[in-house]
Amino acid sequence: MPEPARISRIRSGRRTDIRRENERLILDAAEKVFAEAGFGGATMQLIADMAGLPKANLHYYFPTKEDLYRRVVQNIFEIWLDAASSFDDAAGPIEGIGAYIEAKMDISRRHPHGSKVWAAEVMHGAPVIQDYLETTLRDWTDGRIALIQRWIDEGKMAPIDPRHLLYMLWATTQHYADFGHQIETLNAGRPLSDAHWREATESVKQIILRGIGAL
Amino acid sequence: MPEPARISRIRSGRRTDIRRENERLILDAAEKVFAEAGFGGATMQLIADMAGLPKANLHYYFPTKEDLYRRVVQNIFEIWLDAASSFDDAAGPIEGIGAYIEAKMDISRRHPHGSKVWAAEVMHGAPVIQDYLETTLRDWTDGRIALIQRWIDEGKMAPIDPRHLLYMLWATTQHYADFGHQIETLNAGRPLSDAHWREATESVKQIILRGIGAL
DNA sequence: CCACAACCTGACCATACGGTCAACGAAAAT
DNA sequence: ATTTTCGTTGACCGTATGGTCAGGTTGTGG
Repeated sequence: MPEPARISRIRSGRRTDIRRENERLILDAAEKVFAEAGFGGATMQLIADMAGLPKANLHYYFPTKEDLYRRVVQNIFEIWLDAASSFDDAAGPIEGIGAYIEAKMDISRRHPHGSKVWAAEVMHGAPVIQDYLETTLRDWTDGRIALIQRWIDEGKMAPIDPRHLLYMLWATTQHYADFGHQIETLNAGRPLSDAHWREATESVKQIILRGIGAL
Repeated sequence: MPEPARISRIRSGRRTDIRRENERLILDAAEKVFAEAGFGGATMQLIADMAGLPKANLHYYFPTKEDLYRRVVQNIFEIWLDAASSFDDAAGPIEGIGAYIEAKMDISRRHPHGSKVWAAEVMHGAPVIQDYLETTLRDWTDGRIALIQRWIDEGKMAPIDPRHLLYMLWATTQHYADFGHQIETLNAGRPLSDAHWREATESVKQIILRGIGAL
C-alpha cells in the first residue's frame, strides 16, 4: 500500500513549474508501474497513489491511459537514441562499440523500468511505436550498419554481419535491465554492486570486441 | 474477430483424450494471447475464442486465470531446460556452447510465444516462478558455471567470467524471439527466412566462440 | 479588485472482466 | 436399465477500472 508521497512542493507558484513538476511526478510513477505490471496490469489508481496525486488529476494532465503510456515509451526511446552518439565519433570499433556498450550498460542500470516498458511494447507487437521502428530506428540502424561495414572494409575488424552484431549489442546490454530480477536472484538475491556492474560491462566488452576480431 | 476454430473433434470418445485435447487447445491459445497481450491484457474470453471453446469451459479445466498462466509458464520452463542437455555431453566449449546456441536459437524460432511469456514473467519480478529461479535455475546455472570454469582451467578457452557468458547466451538467443517483431520490422517487415536464421545462428556462434577464445 | 484561466478533486457512471452456477447431455460403470 | 461421473454451456453476478464532470481553489493579468 503506497503512502501519499507528495514531497514538499516548496514555494514555487509559477504555473509552468507546477505543470512540469506534476508531469514529471506522474511520468516517473507511470514508468515504474507500467514496467512492473505491464500496460494491462497497470491501473491509473496505482500510478496516482505512487505519484501522490488524486486519480482525477492524472486525467487532467494525460487524458487517457494510452496517452500516458505513449509518453513513457517515447521518453525511453529518446534516452536510448542519445546513447547512439557514442557510436559515431569514433575512429574504430574498439572505441565506438566499446563506448556504445558502456553507454547502454549505464542506461540499463539507471533506467531499468524504461527498458522493460520498451521491451514489453516491442514484444506486444509495438502497437504504439511501430512508426518509430519503421522510420527513426530503421534509419539509425542503416547508418550504423554502413559504419560497421566501413570498419570491416578497412580491416579494423573481422567480416561479421553488422546487423546481427547490433542485435547482439542490444540484447546483451538490455538483458541486464529487462532480466535484472533473474540476475539478482542468481546473485544470492542481492542487487549488483558497482564492482559487479564494472565486471559485467568489461566481460561484455571483452567477449564482443574479441569476438569481432577488433582486439 | 476470431471465428469458431473447433477443428473436427474426430471420433475419439475416450474421456482422457477429450481432456488432453482440450487442455492442449486451451494452453496453445493461452500461450499466444498471454504473449501478445501480457497477463493483464489477456482476457479469458479472447483465449476461449482462439481455442474455439466457450469461456465457461476454460474454467472447467483451469479454475482461474492464474492457474492457466502458471501452466503456460511451466511448459516453457521445461522446454527451456531440455535445451540444457546439449551443454553437458560435450568435450569443450566449441561443441558445448555451440550446440547450446543452436538449441536455443531453435527454441526462439519454434516457441516465440513461450519465450515472450517467460520474459514478461521475469520482467514483472517473477511472481509465479520465483521458486523455480531459486532452485532449479540456480542449480543449473551453478553446474554450468563449474563446467565452464573447468574448460578455462584446462586452457580450452580464455578466462571469461562464466556467469556473464551465460547471461550473454541467454540474452542473445532469446532476443530473436522476444524482439522478433523489431527484427522483422528491420528486415523490411518480413519474417526471417531459413537462410536468415542460419546466418543469425552462425553469427552468434562465431562472435561468442571467438570472443571467449575458443576458436 | 476583478475577471479569467489554470489547476484540483470527490463523487459518480458505464463497461468489461473473472468467475459462478444450475441445468443438461453423453458416456461409463454397475 | 439405472446410476454416476465427466464434460458442456448460456445466463448471471460482483467488482474493479478507465474515464467524466461539476464545483471548487489558486494564482495571474489587467
